[in-house]
Amino acid sequence: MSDRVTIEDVAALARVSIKTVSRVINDEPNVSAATRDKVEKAIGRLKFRPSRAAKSLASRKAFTISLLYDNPCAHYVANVQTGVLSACEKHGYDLIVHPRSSPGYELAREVISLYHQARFDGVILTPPLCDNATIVTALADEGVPTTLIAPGTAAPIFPSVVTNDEGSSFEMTNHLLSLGHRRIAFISGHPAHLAVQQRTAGFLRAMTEAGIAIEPELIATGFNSFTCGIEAAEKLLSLPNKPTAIFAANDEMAAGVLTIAHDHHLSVPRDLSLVGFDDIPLATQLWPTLTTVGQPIKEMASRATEILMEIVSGREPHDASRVEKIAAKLIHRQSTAVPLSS
Amino acid sequence: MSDRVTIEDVAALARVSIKTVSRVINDEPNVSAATRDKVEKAIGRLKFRPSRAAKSLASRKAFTISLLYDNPCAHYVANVQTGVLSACEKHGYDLIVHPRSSPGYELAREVISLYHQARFDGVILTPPLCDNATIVTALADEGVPTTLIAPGTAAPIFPSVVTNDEGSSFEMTNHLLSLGHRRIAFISGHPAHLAVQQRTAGFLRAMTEAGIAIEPELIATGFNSFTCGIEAAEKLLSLPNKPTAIFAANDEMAAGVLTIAHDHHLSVPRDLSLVGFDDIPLATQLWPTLTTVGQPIKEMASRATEILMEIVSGREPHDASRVEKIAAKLIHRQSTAVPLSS
DNA sequence: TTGAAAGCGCTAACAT
DNA sequence: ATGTTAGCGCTTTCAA
Repeated sequence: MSDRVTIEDVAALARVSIKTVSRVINDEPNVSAATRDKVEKAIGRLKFRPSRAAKSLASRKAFTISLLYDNPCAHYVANVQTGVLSACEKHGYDLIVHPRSSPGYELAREVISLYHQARFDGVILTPPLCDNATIVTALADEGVPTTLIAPGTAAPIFPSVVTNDEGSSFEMTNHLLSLGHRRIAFISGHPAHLAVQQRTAGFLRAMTEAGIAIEPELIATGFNSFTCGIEAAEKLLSLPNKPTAIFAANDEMAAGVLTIAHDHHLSVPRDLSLVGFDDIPLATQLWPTLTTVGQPIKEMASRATEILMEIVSGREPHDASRVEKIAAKLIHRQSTAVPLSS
Repeated sequence: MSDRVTIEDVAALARVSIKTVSRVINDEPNVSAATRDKVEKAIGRLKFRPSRAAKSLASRKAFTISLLYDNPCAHYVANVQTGVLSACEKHGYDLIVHPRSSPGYELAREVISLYHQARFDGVILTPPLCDNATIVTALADEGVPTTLIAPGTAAPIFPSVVTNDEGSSFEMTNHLLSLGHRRIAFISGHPAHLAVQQRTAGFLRAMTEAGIAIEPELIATGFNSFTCGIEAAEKLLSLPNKPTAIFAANDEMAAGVLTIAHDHHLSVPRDLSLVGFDDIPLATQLWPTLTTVGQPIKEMASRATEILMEIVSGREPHDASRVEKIAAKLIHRQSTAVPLSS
């Protein structure tokens, strides 16, 4: 690059001090309109762009946040990134990404080392890392500003943004009940994703409140993968008394169920209603398209980012107990209908 | 954070000058083993981590690169990010991500502005942005160090890493021919993805070399999406003289074909062989699993990153004509078999 | 092989 | 409302 235009060049051209230029570029008060105008003209004429490194060094802030994740689902990560970035860009922050699959203690060391190099000001954690005690406590001990997206625990030690997994699962179950289903099977999700576990809780609560006894044979355990959906469906659809509806704790498992339903010559939704959770792109690519719960991932991510920036910029007192909730919503598609027998 | 440990603290403890400490942390020559050892001990004792901002300001490098993309496929992006990051981490670089959907000229302005703030040292471009003339020439004009992943043009103006789309498409077609297929349909991909277009070229060459006349009714045009696969398959499988094999230019379209094949009560691979291209996760989630071409995306991304870092660190003279090729490979799964009629 | 001094380009703290 | 002065914590340059 050609020789850098500095704040001094601008100050000289505008015939003001560098401090005044600094005030203008940072939108600080106490600058007269006339002066501000002069300075802005000079900036435009010289195409001045303040150096990020100099600003960081002087202000002891990186203006960068780290997104730390260990999530195999590309779609989820992409949505989180989009949400985080939209907030970052609004405030002139950069995002650096840290996908990590190292064991907890090592991951913690790595991240904390980067933090002490001042390569970022704070961290955003997504599931399942935000439920990893080793990492979370290590960050807390080192005083690394952190916010959590969708932690499973009700009382996280960092500010968090969650959705109502339990509540929307409850709603979805009620929807199936309202269609007339009584034998509803549930495929639960990965035990390490606490938020996913709450979906099971919502299902059970709805069934209980409807006065329907939970039959253990209708509850299958999955681990979030397509293959788990296949295995669970094989079992559920081979039952002498088959369910009329299956609720999978995520869409990927629901897709597995659909494959097996085809294989058993069951038409969805005529012979079997099927619902998932997450609204991944696959949900609209299946045939029939999948009724599911849409998670506000982008919104959650951008809120978590806003909160983090408030904390690192000192605008807001760090309130560990702060938990914001953003509602998920049911998305009705083709895979649900009234049961044949009813 | 507690008061920062600086290079001066280390120098004082080790009883050397700060320049010597600097030499040690940057692995520079001309430090005696004894001195190096002393310094390293002091660094360890104080847990010194050099400040990235100070280093950047003094050396006029950001030690950060930008990944610029506008690709709707989360899986592709995730693989690219993984590859880029593996190279970044090896060299202590950070990665900032810039997904962008703005029009070309605006995108170019944004990126160049960030570059002039020294927020990164160089850019990596992925398809389809690497084929966007507005952006590519703007970066070239501003002298922004850039490398390209999988550009479609044969003579890109930046160093590039490509795979052999034409060649592996040729190979895959030959594989179908060797199974005995003669009526092979092809669903071409998005015209804006030049690399994808070369897959069509490979198919045509293989057919021609096999002495089989290309029947226009067997060539469908798609735009890479699942829906396009559905539409193309509807047409191809309604033909009076149906193809015995379909080669889709990407896996998503192949998945669409599979849906329609089921719908037409055609068993794959018994009644129809089906192959895709890309090896996306979906390829193993379909039933039957999909024979396809595996793209070395991660490797391409990490090579592109290595080349970029060589350029920005001045280790390597910038050679615009440099094009590295990494081979893709056929992945044989369940969706291919010898044709019934043969 | 080692060190001293002079920046890098900003912001912070304190005048005025 | 505006300016002055000191750094921020490194690397670079040049000297020893």
